[in-house]
Amino acid sequence: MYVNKLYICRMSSAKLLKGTLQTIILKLLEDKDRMYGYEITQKVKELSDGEFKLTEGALYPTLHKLEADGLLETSTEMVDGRVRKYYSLSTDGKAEVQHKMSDAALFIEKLQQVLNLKPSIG
Amino acid sequence: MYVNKLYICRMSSAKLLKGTLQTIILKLLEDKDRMYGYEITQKVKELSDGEFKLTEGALYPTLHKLEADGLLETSTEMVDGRVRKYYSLSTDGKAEVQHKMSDAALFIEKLQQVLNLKPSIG
DNA sequence: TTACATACATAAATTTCTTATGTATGTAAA
DNA sequence: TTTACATACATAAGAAATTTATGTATGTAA
Repeated sequence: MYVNKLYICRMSSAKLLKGTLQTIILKLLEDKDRMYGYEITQKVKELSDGEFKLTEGALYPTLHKLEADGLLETSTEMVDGRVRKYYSLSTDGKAEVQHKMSDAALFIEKLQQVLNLKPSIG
Repeated sequence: MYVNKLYICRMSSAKLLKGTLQTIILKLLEDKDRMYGYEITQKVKELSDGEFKLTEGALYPTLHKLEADGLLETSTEMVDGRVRKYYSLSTDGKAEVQHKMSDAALFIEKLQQVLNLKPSIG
């Protein structure tokens, strides 16, 4: 019988991830230049101390959309008998990541204000 | 001719608001105890320096859902010839706001880690 | 040969939001 | 006096982003 091997973990903070996935992907590719899908899921898990777990149903359609929008470029390689699709920022993608990061920084600051979550030592 | 008088402003940071609206509403009601819908829209605008603008299409269905879920209680009043529907936290709502605030704090911290947006002076 | 990890992908359903529409009253300006 | 704007509620169609489920395929360790 078929069994899906990628366990999905439902976490409270993961529910809040909405709207930030494109930004996360673009930012990781700004830092690393060339990554493939599965690698991105592992990197997000690592950087978030296991709090964010990207599901494939969210990741792959988002990668495809970013590519369709001209922000990402791809190249496919065969590594150890498995296919890997590598993604990189296009010129447009490099510009867009700056905008999205500004938006994210502003969003976080204002959300902290609204929720009164500003670090006590400002 | 009918004209909608509540202007909707599309902002970049507002697009990231997804998933945090329930938390914001519950937190404001923890701080103030009794608020009506329009008042909440104005408070969010004020606290976010105009960056977050709640649209009615998001606000009212969310308030109704929180009430249906037993987290909010309501009472209606007539003030200056206009109807106001006041919302307060129920007992369950008071407990839930603690959870949602913990989730939000964790989410913000981990998002800052993933995006490398941690304040430079930690 | 079972379990788990790596690696891609699609699709139905759900949630959450935007956009548009609607009703109604109060007030200030032209 | 009627236009514009603010206050105050509400619903609904559609879009967007996600979850959940399903599927294929290879590699490796128990």
